[in-house]
Formats: sequence, structure tokens, C-alpha cells
Amino acid sequence: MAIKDEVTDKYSLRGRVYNKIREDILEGRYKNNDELKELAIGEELGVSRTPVREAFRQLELEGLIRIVPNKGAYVTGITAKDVKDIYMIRSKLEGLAARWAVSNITEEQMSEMEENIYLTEFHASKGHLDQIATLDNRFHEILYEACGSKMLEHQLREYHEYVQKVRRKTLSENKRSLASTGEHKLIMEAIKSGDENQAEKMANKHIENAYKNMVKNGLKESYPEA
Amino acid sequence: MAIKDEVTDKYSLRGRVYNKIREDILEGRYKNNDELKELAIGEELGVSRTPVREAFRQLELEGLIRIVPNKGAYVTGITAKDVKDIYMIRSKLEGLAARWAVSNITEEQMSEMEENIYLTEFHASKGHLDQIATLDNRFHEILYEACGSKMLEHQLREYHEYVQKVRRKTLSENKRSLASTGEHKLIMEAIKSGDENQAEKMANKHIENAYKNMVKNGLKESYPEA
DNA sequence: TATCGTATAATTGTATACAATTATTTTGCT
DNA sequence: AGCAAAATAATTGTATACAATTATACGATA
Repeated sequence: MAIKDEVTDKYSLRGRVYNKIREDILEGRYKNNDELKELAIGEELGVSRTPVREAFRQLELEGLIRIVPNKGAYVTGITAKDVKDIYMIRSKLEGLAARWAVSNITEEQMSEMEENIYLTEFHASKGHLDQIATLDNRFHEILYEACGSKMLEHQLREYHEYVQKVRRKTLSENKRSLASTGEHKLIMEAIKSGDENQAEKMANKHIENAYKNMVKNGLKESYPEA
Repeated sequence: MAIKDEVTDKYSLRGRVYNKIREDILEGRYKNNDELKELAIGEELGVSRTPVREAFRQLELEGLIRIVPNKGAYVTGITAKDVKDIYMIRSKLEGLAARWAVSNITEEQMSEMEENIYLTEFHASKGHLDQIATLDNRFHEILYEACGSKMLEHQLREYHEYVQKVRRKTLSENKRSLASTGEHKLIMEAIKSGDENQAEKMANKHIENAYKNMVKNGLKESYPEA
């Protein structure tokens, strides 16, 4: 499971190495089965093998590389199917989060969620894409925090981060943001009204729709098939 | 997320350290917020700090410890609520696995699954608890392999392993194994008959029932509340 | 006594050194 | 030339060394 940014400090050498390699993999700069050599990467980033090795171990745990003992580290990469699977998994888990949020969300979180949606609607009407993206991410963050489960929060944050990196490879979605905000609103309203089933269902659909949109925008073309 | 045993080699020093600490945490030998010191653990296991540090990084990623830069590594531990959450998450994901298995399972996997169930029924009638446990684990492994998703397989294996360690702390379940086998059979039959909805539903319920059984057998008493 | 500041020790972060394993090249033979 | 074996180089695994940071102990001062 991996990884929160809160935990993986970005400012240690190891943290920097980890983030760099991770990005390179998620954004497709490394290809599947590429071999990563400790010394080469260390030199490229100006650090010794020690932090590189530690970063490798974490990447291995995440499944982004695989380490063959005494041989080397090889990029596992992610395929179009992997992305699809992650969205389907995430759909289920966001559903759970929404369900649990119904009985765990605090007043403050509820307020922030409502505010988030009103703000998003405003920026959507003005076409402020950057702000919309930030608010979109924040909406999901609030949901994760509100679900009241350390385990689920951890897992969802990991997948969400995964997907964000991936999303940069597909075209930026302008029309989608309108629909997306509407879906956020439905989730929020279900939580506010205490309807667990509805909250779960709306969250399920929201992620499924996000995936469908990615497919339309050329996901398949961005990733290897197998 | 972590971690497959296939990947985390058990025979390197780092692998041994990783497995040792992980077990100690999951089986409750370390308490929440215990501080882990690299040198002390290294000496205890007769290794230097290097493999210990690498193991720490993996454990951090899994969420089992948290590392505060320049300060130390602290056990995060798992509470009774964490265990519950994991079961609920797993319920959803096993459901997905069963659904996907319907269209991805191979003939061989299907045969092994059927054989697994008949064998389990046999051993259940004889009261062979060890064999039942092995077959139970294997049933889930087959399901994970059959779902046809690297991502889901990875995730489920991690949670399953998590839970197995935890389960040792609760009493061994004798009557449960009969019901459990029956549930396996329902999942298998749904997959065999091509009924995706039924497969998902039965897998959901199976995990939920497993959790209910754990609660009856004293889960709460085995783990800290908060 | 209480508290602050400084010195000391303990601990982590990183780099380097050495050992073990694996990959590559060279060499010798047919 | 082609192959095998040996030598060499490259790479990983682990241990140690050193630097930087944090924790602890001690003592001076009010």
C-alpha cells in the first residue's frame, strides 16, 4: 500500500529519488521492463546508492518495479487495462467512503464540502480550469478524511494520486468538469441527507463516469495494450 | 499496499528483517507508538543498519510504521476498527474479483477451484483443521489469480495476508469452517454458471460473514479500541 | 528549586568500502 | 570461425564511516 505524501518526505534525498522515479514511471518516461541501475540513477540525481536503494524498495512494494535479487530492478509499468482496473476498484472504494462519511463526517467537513461545490460551480461558469482541478482534488480529499477510516483513507489517497499522474497524459477535460461537479453535488447531498445507499451509489457512478470520460479522451492511445 | 511475498524475497537480510518486524507488528508484539531504532533491531537480528532501513521504508509504505524525518520510526499498529475496515474493504474487492473471474477464469483454475472445495468438504468431515486452513487460503489465491487483474490481485493478496496474521490472534474457528466451505461453494457455482452478479454478491457476503465470526470469537478483546 | 544554555551522547541520513553475485570480454583450443 | 573456460568488469547486497540532526545530561544563574 502505498504511500502518502505526508509520510514520504519530499525533502530527503530518498524522498526526492522516490518521487522522481515514481513520476517517471507513472507518466510513461520509462517503458515496461526498463532496467533501473542504482548507480546510474544516483549519478543522474547527484546522490549515492543508499537513498536510491531505499526508494527502490518502496517502489517495489507499490508494484511499480520488480526487484530480482542480485540482478536488478525492472519497471513494471502500467497498461491501459491497469488504469481501467484501478478506476473500477476506486469506484467501489469511493462508494464505501461516501457511505461511511454519512455517519462520520464532521460539521466542518460538511461545510467545506458544500463550499467546495459552490466554488467549483462559480469557477466552472468562468472557465477557470486550474481552480476547478484543485477543487476537484480537494473534494475527494475531504471525502477521504470524512470517511473516518485510516485504512480506507490511506488506500484511496494512493489510488487517487496514481490516477492524477496518469490523467495528465490524457487531454484536459473541459466539458467533463461540469458533469463532474454535478456528480459531486449529488454525493454531497446524499451524505447531507443521511442516505447511505444513495451516497455510495452516486460515488460509484462518479468514478465510473470519470473513467468513461478518460476513455473518450484517448486513454487507450496513451498506454500500451498488454 | 503492499507487498507480495513473491517480491519481497525472504532470504535476503532485508527480506528477513522486513518479515520479522511486520509479523511483530501484525501479531501485536509491538504496541502502538513504540519506537523502532535501527541499530537496536539490527543488533537483535545480527545485521547492520542498511537492511533495517530498507525494511523500514517498506513498512512505512504499508502504513505499519510512520517515519518522522531525522527522528525515528514509530509503530502505527492496527486497532479493532482497522481490522473491521479491512474486512469491509476486502468484501468489496473480493466481490469484484469474483465478478471478474466469471469472464477470466481458465479451465484449469476452474477445475482447481472445484477440486479445492471437494477436498475441503472431505477434510471438514474428518476434522482436519490444518488442511482446511491451507485449502481455504488456496481458494482465495485461486480467485485472485482468476480475476485477471494484476492490480486487484496485488491488492487482495496484501489484505489477505494482513488478515491471516491477525486471525492467529483470535481463537481457531471450528464450526465456521463448515459454513465457510459452503460459501466458497456458492461463489464457485456462481462463477461456473457465469452469473456475475451472484458471484460478486456471494463473495461480498463470504467476507462479511468471516468478519462476523471473528467478532464472535473475541476480536475486540485482542485489539486496542482506539 | 526552576529554568535556560551548553556540552555530550544518541540517532538518523548519506556516502563510501568491501563482499558476493551476475554479466561481459578475452583467451585458448579444436 | 566457433565454442568453452577463464579472467575481467559491472552490479547488487551489506557493512562501516562520517555528517547532520535530535535527544539527553549537566551546570550555571536567578
